[in-house]
Amino acid sequence: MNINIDYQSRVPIYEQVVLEIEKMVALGVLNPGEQISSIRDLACELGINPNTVKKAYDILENKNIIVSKSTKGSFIADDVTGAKEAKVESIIKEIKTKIEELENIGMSKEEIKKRLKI
Amino acid sequence: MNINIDYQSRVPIYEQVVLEIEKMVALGVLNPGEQISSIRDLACELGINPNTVKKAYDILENKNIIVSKSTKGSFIADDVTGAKEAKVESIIKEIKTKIEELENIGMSKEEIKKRLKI
DNA sequence: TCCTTGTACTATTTGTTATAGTACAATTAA
DNA sequence: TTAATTGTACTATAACAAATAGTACAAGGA
Repeated sequence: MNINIDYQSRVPIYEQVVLEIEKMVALGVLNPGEQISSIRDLACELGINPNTVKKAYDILENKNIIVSKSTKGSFIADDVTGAKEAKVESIIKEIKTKIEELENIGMSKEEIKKRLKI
Repeated sequence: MNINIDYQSRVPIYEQVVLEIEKMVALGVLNPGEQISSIRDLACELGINPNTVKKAYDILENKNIIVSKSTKGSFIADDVTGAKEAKVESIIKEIKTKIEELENIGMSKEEIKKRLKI
């Protein structure tokens, strides 16, 4: 399932799994209803413990991004538009916070745009 | 020394101290040559262990942001322009990364600017 | 029947963060 | 001189989250 994990990162593995799957949903790599790797398979693929994947899947299920069906497998939820917009919203908010930081240090909006090349 | 620590944050206390002092230097609240709180004083003020403050100060000294003089105290370095620019650079880089994420999801630069109101 | 699925536990290990405590040498102030 | 303060340098321990290890169960599918 092409998930990239940075084992040196301070971000916990289970959270990286969440973020990667969220990204694939936002990108349209994973689509509503689609079955994703089983907990055991993904754990094997990433070389990590099944419990760690389970933790990530639990979080994704709580966010209504995936649905887990006992004895069947795990699937992307039927409606992920809410999750997509929430992701965009959270990134926008993070950027705004950082722009404010730059302004506090004394950079103008024009300077910032110039440095960002946008 | 008006440092704000979030004890619930996942960011370690010692790192929050580093970030706060870096910010005050960038903002011009703390200026070159100026003496800052002693390790013991700041620890007391924040209600944390002196070893934790010492760790933060060690990192700041490594970054050439402060200078510690045995038996005298700790001071803002004489030249912090490099540190200031490094901070701006790192924030710019973080923003760029997040903008790329939004573009990957399918947002245009115009849409992004609109959402950011810049 | 056998394999796979998600689920649900407990116990243990590991690594980082933070605290506790002590000690030393050098400077400063009383 | 004396007492207090400074950064420095240790060791030991506590606390916590992350991750692993291992086991077991019930249900669906081939």
